[in-house]
Amino acid sequence: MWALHSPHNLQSSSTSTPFYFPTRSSSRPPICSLTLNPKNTGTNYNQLIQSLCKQGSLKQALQVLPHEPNPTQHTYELLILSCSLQNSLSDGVDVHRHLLDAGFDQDPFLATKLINMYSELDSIDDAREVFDKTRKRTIYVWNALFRALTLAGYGQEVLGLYRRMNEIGIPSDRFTYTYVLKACVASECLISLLHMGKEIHAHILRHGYESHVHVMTTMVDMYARFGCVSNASCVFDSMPVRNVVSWSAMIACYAKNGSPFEALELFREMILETHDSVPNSVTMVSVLQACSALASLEQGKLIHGYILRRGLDSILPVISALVTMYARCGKLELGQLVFDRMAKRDVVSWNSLISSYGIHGFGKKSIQIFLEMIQQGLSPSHISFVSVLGACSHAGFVEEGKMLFESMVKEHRIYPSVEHYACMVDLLGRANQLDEAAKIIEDMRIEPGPKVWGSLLGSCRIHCNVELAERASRRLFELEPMNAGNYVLLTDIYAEANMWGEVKRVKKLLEARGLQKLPGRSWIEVKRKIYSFTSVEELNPQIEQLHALLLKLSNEMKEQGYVPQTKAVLYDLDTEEKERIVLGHSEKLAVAFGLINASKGETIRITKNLRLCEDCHSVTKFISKFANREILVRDVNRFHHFKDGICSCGDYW
DNA sequence: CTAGGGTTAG
Repeated sequence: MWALHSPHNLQSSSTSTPFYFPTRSSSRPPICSLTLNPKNTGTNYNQLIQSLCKQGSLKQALQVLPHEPNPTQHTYELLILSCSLQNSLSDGVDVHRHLLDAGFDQDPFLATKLINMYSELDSIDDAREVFDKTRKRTIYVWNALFRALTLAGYGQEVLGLYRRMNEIGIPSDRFTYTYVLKACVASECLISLLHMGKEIHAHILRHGYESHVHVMTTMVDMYARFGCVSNASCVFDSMPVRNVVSWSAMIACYAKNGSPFEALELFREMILETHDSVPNSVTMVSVLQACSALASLEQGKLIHGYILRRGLDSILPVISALVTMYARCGKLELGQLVFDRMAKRDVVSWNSLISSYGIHGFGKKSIQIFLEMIQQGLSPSHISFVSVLGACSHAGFVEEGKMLFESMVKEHRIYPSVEHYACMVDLLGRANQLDEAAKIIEDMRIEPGPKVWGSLLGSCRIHCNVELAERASRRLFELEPMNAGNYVLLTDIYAEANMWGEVKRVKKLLEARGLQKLPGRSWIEVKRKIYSFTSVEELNPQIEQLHALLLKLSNEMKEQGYVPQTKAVLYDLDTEEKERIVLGHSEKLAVAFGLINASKGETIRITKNLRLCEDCHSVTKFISKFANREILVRDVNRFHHFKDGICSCGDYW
């Protein structure tokens, strides 16, 4: 068992001042005592205060402040900025009070600065109050509040104020537009604000901002975050002026919304067709994500080469994305190698490695790296926990997962969010402790939300628990009625329980909402080319050959006791028909294609857009032995490494 | 006072 306490935390609690903190007051000469002379009544202290602020000596500046009878606007401005930089809310409140007494309470310039300061010091109520009390609101004051509220996640409030602003007749400027566009996606509420985004889109065009790069790039990003890929690309195409940021935003949009091919294509276009927009590290991170999504090792290596040539290989986010890319393309060792060569690492780089081992099913290694990170003196982030708990889940480490979950609050003062609860529900649910998983949800101190219920429903499918699945899906249909996956999971469960009437009912519900099941698809990369398979398309010229090979293999397997598992078929058909359907699954076609076309001894690498079905799993195990081939399959959740008739997941997935 | 990015769960 691993020790889950953190030596780092013990250390930092024993010393009151962290050693890395610069000791500003003691190392600087006491300027103030030299210059400050209370008897000298005619002195103008404004300049002294200002220079102290610029040096970062806020405390001393505050000591001088009472001696200045007429502080100027500029003096207050620097004091306010200094409070932000020093991260001191109490000093900020002092300065604020002082400025009110000095008669600057209606100064819109200082109001803007104060709002920015409170926003940076996470005191949004104070920011709001400044706004409310300022009668003469310039566009700067409005924008400052919009910015503050957007950063704090109060997008809806911004949009309400924006409406009011329009009613009063205050014209927006380019800054206003970027903030309100961001506000549409910076909202915690469950209802989509896409319609507002579209409305603002219209305002922007009406007011002639269609060639403003910042505004239009924000718009691309807004649509991207709503998953509206075609809207985003329309906006992008319409932009008369583009720069690196615009290109990066569009590439990121494709990479994050299931269009990795388009992302790579746009990257190619960027390199070939533009002169002033040269890809930078941010661009490359998204391009690497696209390679990860495609599981295209060859593409990934080419991009890695480009990164090296462009000298972007020492930038932390790029390296972390590289680690992830290699791991997700099935080359965990290369990911580890990239990590080992890093000169400097941060939490994110460690998280990349933790999750990499997790998706490959190496739970123990993942926990080990997690602990090593802590030992090196880094504090785990909430994502570290999502990653390591996910790793426990894949490996079936229930006890370890529980301990880590408990250590979150106890040792690291990180309060579990929905993501962590979703991991725990998944961990317990998969391990067939469904009641305990349900209990976790009941005991949650925050609103469960779709991720948590989704985890429960997923586990219910694995263990075919109709009752609990009905409970979970009832909530899910309310929370995210347009997510087809939930309906499909429920029909799967009903089908397995032979409740065909119910299967029909849920399918109708799915159709009534205009949704459809995501068709299963598998990809394989052979000699730098990617081939895609579904069970219905017959585009591949070798398709007959593939079906024949699978039939032959299936018969040989049957002789050795294989019984096709047809649970995944959602139609009430006879056994023979079901067997035929299962044998045509896209993954088997891809495996067969690999057997025929990949060079001898080469590992067959397949990527799938869904979870592996049980029959494909057992057939692939058999083939790995029969054909003496290593087969690596990445399904939506994790890797399966088939070798000599066994799978790295230990049949637990 | 403006825009894009790293690690995650089913």
